[in-house]
Order: sequence, then C-alpha cells, then structure tokens
Amino acid sequence: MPISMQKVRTRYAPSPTGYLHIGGAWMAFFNWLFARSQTGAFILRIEDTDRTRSTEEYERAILEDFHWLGLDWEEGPDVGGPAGPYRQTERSHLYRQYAQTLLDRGAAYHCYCTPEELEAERQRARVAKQPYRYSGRCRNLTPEQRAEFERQGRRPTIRLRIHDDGETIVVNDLVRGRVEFDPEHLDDHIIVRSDGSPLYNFANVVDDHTMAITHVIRGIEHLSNTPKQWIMYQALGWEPPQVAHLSNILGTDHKKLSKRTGDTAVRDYKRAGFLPEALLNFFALMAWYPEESREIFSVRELIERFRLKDLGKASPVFDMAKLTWMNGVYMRELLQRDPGRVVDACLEPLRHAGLLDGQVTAQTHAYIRQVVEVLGDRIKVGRDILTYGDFFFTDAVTYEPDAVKKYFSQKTAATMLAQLRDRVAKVDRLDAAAVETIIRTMASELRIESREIIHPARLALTGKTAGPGLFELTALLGRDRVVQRLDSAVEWIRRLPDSRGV
RNA sequence: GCCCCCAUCGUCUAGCCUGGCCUAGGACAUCGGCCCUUCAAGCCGGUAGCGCGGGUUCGAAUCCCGCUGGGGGCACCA
Repeated sequence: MPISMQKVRTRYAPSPTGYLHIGGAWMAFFNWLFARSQTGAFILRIEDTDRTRSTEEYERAILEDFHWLGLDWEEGPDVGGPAGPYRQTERSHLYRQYAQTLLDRGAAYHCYCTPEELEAERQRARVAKQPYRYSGRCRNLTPEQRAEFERQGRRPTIRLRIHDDGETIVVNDLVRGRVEFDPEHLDDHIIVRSDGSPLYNFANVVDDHTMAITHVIRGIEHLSNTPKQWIMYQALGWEPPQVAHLSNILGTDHKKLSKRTGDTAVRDYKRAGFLPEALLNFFALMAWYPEESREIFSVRELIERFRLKDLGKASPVFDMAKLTWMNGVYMRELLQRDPGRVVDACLEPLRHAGLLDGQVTAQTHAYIRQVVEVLGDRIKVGRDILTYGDFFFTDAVTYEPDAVKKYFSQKTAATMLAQLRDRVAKVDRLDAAAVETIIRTMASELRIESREIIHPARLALTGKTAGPGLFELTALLGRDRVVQRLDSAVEWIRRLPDSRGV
C-alpha cells in the first residue's frame, strides 16, 4: 500500500445514524487540527455496520455539515483514496480475512453460546454482585463438541482469547499520560457476530491499521476499550496508533449534551445563523487556550499553535452564551469586511420564520443587506435579524403589551402620531436626516422632548421598544410604509377600550 | 459489584510537569457606572474560584496519600 507510514494520518469515523452532532464535530475538529498542524492527512470513514439505523441521507448530511464547517479530508467515501473503501459495510472481506488470521493463530476461538445462555451468566453475576466475565465454556472445545453444536444448528461467534496471566497493558495516552490495565479485568469479548459481521472494537482495529492511521483522538468512552484493541494489535503483529482520549462535552445540566439543554446538531447552529469560523474557534477553547488572555483565533492560527499535549482533560460544559458572544465578534468583523456573509447567515432564519419565500433575488438580497446594515452589531447570530428587524419584512406589526401601556396609553399618543403621519406624508424623499428634522421640529413646536415622540413612533413602526435608531429604520422603511403604519397605529390606539379616543 | 478517567470564579480556562514571581491571570455571564431616541456595541469599575482531609517542605493551586463529587466502561451497540 503506497501510504507513507511516516506521515501523520488521523481519522474521524461517524455513524450515519443522524445529523452531525456537536460532540462529534468537536472530536473530528481536533483530529483534523492535528493532521493539519502536522501536514498530515485527515480521513473520513463511515461506520455503517448498524444497518438498521444507518442511511445514505444521513451520510450525505454529515459530509455537508463538515463542508460547511470548513473541515476537509484527503480520503473518504466521496473522494476515495488508497486505503479504500471508506465504508465499513464495503470492507467485510478485510474483517473476514483478519478474523481468520486470529483464529489460525489461536488468538481467537469460536463460541457457540447463545445470547440466552450468556444473558443467564450475566444475570448470575449480577445477583452475586460479582463483576461479569464470560465463563469461557467454549475456550477449549474438542472437534467433537464443535461438531455437535454445529449439528444443533448453532452459528458461532468469534471471541478474542485473553490470557489471565497476561502482563499489564499500558496505554500511553497523549493527553492523559500512562494508563495501566490489568488483563484480569478484561474479558474474552466477541469480535465477530454469529452472522459474520464484525463488532466495533475489531472493525476499528482492522480499519485503523489498514488505513495506516497514526493518531486517534477519540472520546473518553473508548479508553476502556483500548486495552482490548491493544491485544488485537499484538495478536495481529501490528503497531497500534498513538491515542488521545478527550472527555465529552456536557450540557449546562452537567449531563451529556442533549436536546433538553440546547441544540445538539451542527445543522441547528447553521440554521440559527452561526458562523462556522466562530464555531471552530469556540470548539478550540472548550479544550485549550492557545495563548493566555486571548480568545479570538483564526483557523490558521489554531493550526499553527495546536499541540496535542495542551488539550484539557476535564469535561467542558457547552456555554451557549459564550458561543453567542463569540459569534457576535465575528459578525461585527464581517459587517465591515464582507457584509454579504452576514446576509447569508440571516437567510435561513428568515425563511424559517416564513418571511422569505422562494428564490432570493438580487433585489431581495440587496434589501436584506440594507436591513443588516441598519441593524448593525445587534445581529450577533443570524436569527437576531428576526428579534430586532422582523418588521422590515412584514406589515403585520404586533405591539409589545408592556410598551403599549407605556407609550400608547397617554391621551395624546394618537393625536401626536397622527400629526407625525401628516408631516411625514408631505415630504417627497424620506431619508434619515429628513425624519430627524421633522421630529425635532415637531418636538420643539409642541414643547416636548424628542424622545416623547420617538418612543411611541418606534412602537408604531416596529412593535418593539428595542432596535435600531428610529431615523435609520424609518428611512429604510420608506415614506409610504411609515405613513401606512402610523395610520394603523392611530387607528389601533383609538380602538383601545380604555382610550378616550382623543 | 469491579475497572478506568477527571476536579481552579456560575461557565470556558491560564498557572500545576520544572513548588516561592499567585494578596490565583484572562474571557463569557452577572452587577454597577459612562455614552445615548430605545436596544445592541463600546468604555470604566465590582462580585465571584484552587472540593475536603492528611502529609512532604522554610514555603503547595502546584508533589504524595486518602476521601468526596462528577464522568466513562464492564453488549452478538458504536
């Protein structure tokens, strides 16, 4: 195989049983980062042995999400490569071959125990409060016994033979250091099912080796699997890869990240209008600070500074507030440099809210861009265009109840807004300066503060008390929409039951 | 029940390896204030942490032991 053994090769191996999970993306990111920092290769492998739950749609979606994040791969199911195929279901011949090798070497054996018999063993252990270990009944079957089982129609599984008197297995974890395992606590576990399909721990070993993976960065749940895998590497005469185990991301409830405490799919973040570069920056900080007193790093900088040993060992809590802040930092920068991308991040949320349908024409795009410029740094995440500026996309303005009490309940509100309406209707071109003049003039004529007009006007035009400056938003809305909304507001106020209808 | 991993502000973390520079640094969040037509942003300031108990040492967040707490594993799941 023409794969250079010196070159660093990392991989991420998702199961296509759902959309790309934040935790998975996080793990993949460090594999990718390490490969890039070592000018190595990053490989994508699909672990689709769970036929009942795996689908092609999910596989496609996962690749899409990786593309969106900006993580690329040298070898994978879509691009192929020298170590292919890159889907486990297409690699059965390899598992079969190496299982036979293990059998031939006596490192593995056929086991004819049925699931029911095994469950009974497990049950006994539970009752006796003893740790469960396979009884080893099939370890030394005679040819006659085997023949008898075969006659009964039993289909055997293949088990790995672990020696009780084996030496301590040492795992040199790149982030945790040396971890020792006594084989006494290991079990002759099944590596091939009775239907001939491989189990995770075995397929993993075969795949990582045949794909010449040099470094494996994975979740802490695999640390306990590592000694089992090391035994297989040894039996096969292979050199195991370097490993690093990271703790999993936790939700705010300090439990495994779940839908309850926030979005778990990368796709959800895309839809909400997060930026991939912000997400990646945030990912990095959940395990490591490249420099003290600094939070914002480009992917380029992260690659340059990445050191496996610097990764943290504890489980980070996914802090949505910090991600949102960080996304805002990136948004503000983009607003100056590339506002079109801010617009893009707002598209999905607008569509989702039903405020945008069909193809986005050049005019629509240009309009949204104006909205984005008026909203400015209020947009920390794409969906903020809704919270601060939905009124730019619909005439159906709903007034905030608290604000109504505050600004629409005075007797003068309706007359004042009506007067403003008339003044606005008279101008030809309603730009920000014109509105400002109108309002300031009107305020001084009425001997009131400008803000006494501004607040009710904002409510009439936007339905909200928070948002962009009144003059700017009015200019974008345009004279006609402003007049029309002021009319609606006046009418609405006059219909209020407790209004004296001045 | 057994095995493994982890433990600094509410949260992410720096410091820990190579004890003293740590009256523990930064950031998010939070609370004040400034700015201001509101909000956001920005600026200024504040609150807040070495899980506990023993050692070792002149000196421990840093080294050792125990405990507690959290997480993971012990499948014909991945």
